[in-house]
Amino acid sequence: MAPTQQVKRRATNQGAAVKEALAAEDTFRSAQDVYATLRANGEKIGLSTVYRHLQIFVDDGLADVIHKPDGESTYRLCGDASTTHHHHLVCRQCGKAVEIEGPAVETWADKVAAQNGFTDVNHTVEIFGLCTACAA
Amino acid sequence: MAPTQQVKRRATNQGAAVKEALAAEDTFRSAQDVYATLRANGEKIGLSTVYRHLQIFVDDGLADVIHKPDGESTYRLCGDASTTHHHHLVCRQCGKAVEIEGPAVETWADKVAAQNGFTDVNHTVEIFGLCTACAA
DNA sequence: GTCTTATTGGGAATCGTTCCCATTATGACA
DNA sequence: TGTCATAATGGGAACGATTCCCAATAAGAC
Repeated sequence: MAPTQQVKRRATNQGAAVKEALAAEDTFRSAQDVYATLRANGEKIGLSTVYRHLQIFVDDGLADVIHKPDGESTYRLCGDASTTHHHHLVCRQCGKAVEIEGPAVETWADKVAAQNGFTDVNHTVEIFGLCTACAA
Repeated sequence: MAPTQQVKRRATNQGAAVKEALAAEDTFRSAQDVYATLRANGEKIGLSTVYRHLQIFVDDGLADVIHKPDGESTYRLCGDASTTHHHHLVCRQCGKAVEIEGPAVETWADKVAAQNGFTDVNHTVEIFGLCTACAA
């Protein structure tokens, strides 16, 4: 894993469109979903391109990914540059997500890993539930 | 989600074989992996059947599932009946897993969810790293 | 403008998983 | 121990998400 290295990248309409589509919602959305939305809006873009940009956002640290239990990957733009480590509270119905932080969890995870001799540790913490709107 | 309801189930060689295969290792293994192992051992079993039993174990609370980042589902028998809620510290290389508990995390998750008005909450917490053997 | 080359997109290909359904075999009952 | 209803099996087709391939297109530097 090479250190974050910014590669020369061209600005294209498609790339901007994908970013806009993500920025328009504060929910985790699947590639298929984004693709469908863009097409519905009359955008001229291919599915491959959507996947490509989504992956680029993730690589550049602009977006977070969550793998839903059913295996589908969903994406969401996460705070700009700062890239603070955080987790999500996600509505399993509508996908709406709230960024949350849990310093205690971080230290706990590191401690447990160390106790068991594990190194090069990272972790995933996602909380799923029903948001107020969907619970109604 | 109906309350855990034991359905009448027949005992078959294949079902036992799948359980044995899982029991033989303390690592999370994919359906494909288990299937390959069984076939290699000369077992007469179909891929569908492996998936079927794996899912049954999960439904019955006998096994835990972890969805790897690449989307593949991996299974592991988890402590018998007791079904204590726990998480895993998993080696991303060999799949070896250690069951861990973090009461603090549970309460934290519930609290955060409640603060944001989320209900019917559950969460996933997995810690990935390299076990001592694989780090060498 | 011209030219290099990153980007695009559409369809084929992959891969894990689920579905379908005729065949097989478990377990209950006589 | 034999018979039967039906749960379980398995192999191949079907599926859905994602990746790959590559000729056509367009961004950006000079």
